[in-house]
Amino acid sequence: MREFMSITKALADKTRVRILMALRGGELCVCQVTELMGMAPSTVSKHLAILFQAGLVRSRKADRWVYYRLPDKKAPAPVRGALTWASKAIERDPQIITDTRQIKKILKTDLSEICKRQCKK
Amino acid sequence: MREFMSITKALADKTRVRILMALRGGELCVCQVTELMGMAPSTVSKHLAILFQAGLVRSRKADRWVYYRLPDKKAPAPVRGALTWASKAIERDPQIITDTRQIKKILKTDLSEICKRQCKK
DNA sequence: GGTTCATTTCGCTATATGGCGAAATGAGAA
DNA sequence: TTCTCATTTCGCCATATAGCGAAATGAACC
Repeated sequence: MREFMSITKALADKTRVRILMALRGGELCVCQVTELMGMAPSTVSKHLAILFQAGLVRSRKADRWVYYRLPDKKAPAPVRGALTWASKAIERDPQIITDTRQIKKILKTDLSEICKRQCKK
Repeated sequence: MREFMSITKALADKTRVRILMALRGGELCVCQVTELMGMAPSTVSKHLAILFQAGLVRSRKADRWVYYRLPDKKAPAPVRGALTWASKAIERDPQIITDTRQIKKILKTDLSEICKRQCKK
């Protein structure tokens, strides 16, 4: 029950849902997510921590950046179920579509340039 | 997105999840849910209203009681998806199992007797 | 029409949560 | 080792939410 509630609480915030959907396109580092959300890095980091604790994302450190990604097929059934359900339910949402397009732009931009812009905040 | 978030927010509370699971056994009136949860009728009513607004339950009025039940197959896909996901994820939870057993006892008890006990609060 | 009573709404308090900026962290670069 | 800098943690504020009891609602019964 505790684990299940950590998932539902993690999903009960618009920003976190947007982050999960953005990660469908592949892993992103914190400053890339920050750029997409238009929020302070500390806020984004907190949201990612909540998603992580719920098991909805995984992370890896490379160079100076921390990358977050969706879990693989081996993730617990409740986690996989949540992600597939959420994805089907809102993949056609205007906000999600806009985010997806925006992510493509961000991925074309040099990473250190994005971090320079975001991490000063 | 708005509808989806109303579902996730509705699921982000332990009491509401327990109510949904309890309704898998069939419709229940407010005072029966109140008896199960051990909460004030006003609190239970509020939770049911939140579930209702999210489309996760339906209601019908009969005699002096209001019955709540899970929606049928015609419900929107996000709603059905949420219910099946949640059910599979926590149906084996000790709390849910206990609730299910308790509901059977409650259903054997005379309804007006339960209401007399609960609605005085 | 008035009464009864299950349910809902209202007003309130306590707690939880999202947001930011500043400071701390800690791994890689120099 | 010392410096740099992406990320995280901390402290704070504003808002949201769960809980209760009291009052309002409104349909059924007399």
